[in-house]
Amino acid sequence: MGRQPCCDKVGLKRGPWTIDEDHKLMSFILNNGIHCWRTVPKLAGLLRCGKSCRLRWINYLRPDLKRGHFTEAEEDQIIQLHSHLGNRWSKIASHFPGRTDNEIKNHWNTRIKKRLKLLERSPLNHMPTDDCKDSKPTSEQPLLALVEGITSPDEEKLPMAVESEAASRQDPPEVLEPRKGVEYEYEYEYEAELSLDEVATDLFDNYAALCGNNGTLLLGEGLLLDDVISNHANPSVSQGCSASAGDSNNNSFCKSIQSIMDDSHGNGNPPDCSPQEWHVEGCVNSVLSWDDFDYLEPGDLCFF
DNA sequence: AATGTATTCAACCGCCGCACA
DNA sequence: GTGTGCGGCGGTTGAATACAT
Repeated sequence: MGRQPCCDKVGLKRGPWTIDEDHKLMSFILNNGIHCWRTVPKLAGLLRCGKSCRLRWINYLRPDLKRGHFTEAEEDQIIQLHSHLGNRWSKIASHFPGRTDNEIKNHWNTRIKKRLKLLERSPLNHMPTDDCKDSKPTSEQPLLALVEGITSPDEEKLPMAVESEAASRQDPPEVLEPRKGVEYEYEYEYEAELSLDEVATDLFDNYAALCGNNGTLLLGEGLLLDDVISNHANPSVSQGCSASAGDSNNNSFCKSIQSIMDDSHGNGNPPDCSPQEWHVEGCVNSVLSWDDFDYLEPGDLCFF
């Protein structure tokens, strides 16, 4: 025998929630907490199934929800994470406190897909639509992966070349101007008219702007790309992380994921410092969570 | 003002992995 | 070991709204 059924759907209300229902559900959960969704509607006096109550709470009533439009920075981060995680909306949402997977999924389907289309990138794999014919991966990096060094699990990691090239760029990039006489609501609308190289350059510069400095990208707490590049030639220089990775190798510039795991606890667990303090090779201005370790290979390198 | 079309997003559906009996 | 329910997830729908003609 299994458990009792969650609910027989006969006589249960469906469709949009009323204010009264919202009030009942919210006050019940705030007073009693959530123990079993199956019992929530009964105890709260609602003619809804537990699943519906759960959805309403998670997507709409939760007090810690962040309402309002997505910023361009948030959109960029969603695109970046999507290139990394695919349609795993709950994983993506976990990077945005207060945002729900449903909200991000909706935003992706209604807005970001169009944005990628304008950039002539496939929403499925972020590849140029001409090359990928909508789904087939090629050896070319996704656009944002190209800029930031993030790759999907099955793809090759980018070498240091991306960062080195950016760091060694002497002249500031030419400012990209919209065409005269054309009205653009968003910056990426005119970006879509540019070549891919120009778009990549522009996005790269946007990230620099986000970091609040002039073309030098931050790589974590107090760690500048220029420093990283120069220190790469001098591995003895200590970096900006307070990682408790353990031994005297703490001062080295980069280590393999495997050695980090070994050094930290010897049990394969992530080290004791916060995820923000760790950066995968080739990853520019990206915060990793421990979930991202799933996608790392023992040979991959970490800055710290 | 009326009608048609496009867009948004809350809510539902169905599947899956896990836990329970 | 097996069947069943629960919670969670991603895909999809359709009502409400905005915009265009």
